[in-house]
Amino acid sequence: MENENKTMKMNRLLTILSEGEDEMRRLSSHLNEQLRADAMNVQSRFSQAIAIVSSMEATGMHQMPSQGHTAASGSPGGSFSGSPSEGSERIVKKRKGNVKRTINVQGTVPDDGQSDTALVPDDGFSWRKYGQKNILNAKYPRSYYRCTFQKNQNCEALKHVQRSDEDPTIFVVTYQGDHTCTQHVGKTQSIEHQLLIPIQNESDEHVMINFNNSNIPIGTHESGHDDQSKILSPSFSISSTHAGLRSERYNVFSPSSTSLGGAFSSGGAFSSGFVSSGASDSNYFSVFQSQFGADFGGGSSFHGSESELNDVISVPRSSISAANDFTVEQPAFPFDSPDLFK
DNA sequence: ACTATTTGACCAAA
DNA sequence: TTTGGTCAAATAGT
Repeated sequence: MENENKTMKMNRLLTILSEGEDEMRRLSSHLNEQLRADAMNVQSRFSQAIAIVSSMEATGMHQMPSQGHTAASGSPGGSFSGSPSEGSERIVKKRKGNVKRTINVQGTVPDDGQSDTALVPDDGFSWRKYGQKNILNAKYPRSYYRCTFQKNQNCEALKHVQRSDEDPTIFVVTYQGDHTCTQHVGKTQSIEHQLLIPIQNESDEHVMINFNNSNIPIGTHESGHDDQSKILSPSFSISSTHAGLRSERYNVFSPSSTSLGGAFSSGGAFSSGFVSSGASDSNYFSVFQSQFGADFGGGSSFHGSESELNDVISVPRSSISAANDFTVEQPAFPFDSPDLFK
């Protein structure tokens, strides 16, 4: 129907944008520092566009009930299923569409043994830790965070971070709920939305897809410092989920920036997570498309929200290194006044 | 003073 | 009962 057609257009659009984004990245690796910044800026724009389009897809897919909430400042597309928040007590069975998104991020090398999860690259939001738990069979504890503005703005976003057992440089970050707060009300924002690209799932246990053939141009060896020593393996792995949860798998391409780039959600961002990366684009796109085709085209573009479905997304963002490289100037952003609202 | 983190206790779901 | 998730008092940091 029209829906299908729309999907296809979306898909096409995404492909184009992705190509643009990718091309820009490739280009930027051949430019001098000055121009590269600009190129990456453009690239970031692509990423943002991609994010927006994808979030549209994602939103439509999940059919989130846009239940009015406490006068959420008009956040774009913020269609978070408001939780009843009945009684401020705890309880609150989160039984409704309890969507979880998981991504793997590559933290800055752990060096010493057991450091916290402080090594995890910043995702652009401010979080407050509220708990830590040892998980069965896991070497490292899991840390729980909630949005700093939960109090102020009833923002219900949560996340927890857990270090991977095998590869301690990988952190598995699971997000739950969307931000309804007004963080980053700056210009180039776009964060907020992560791309949800459904991935066919069949088997139950670990699904791990690895793209290692990527000789990503990212690392722009220039100011060549030993910082790079940690760039290693820009792998693209999709993994996840423990038993029990029959979960759908998604790919997430978070356009959000990382620590260094910081506020500069465009500059140093490098569309983290948006792997693609030169050589492997063929891989990337094929996955990309087949996913969409499989899931949306099938007409049953309607899973979700009906019960405790968990969406598990993963994608390592391995591009941190890029930021490392040239992001020297840390732009300070003005929009950092949380007092704007009381 | 304030806010953030740590950490054992508590609770609900499995 | 066990386990994952959250609370909240104590503690640390500003």
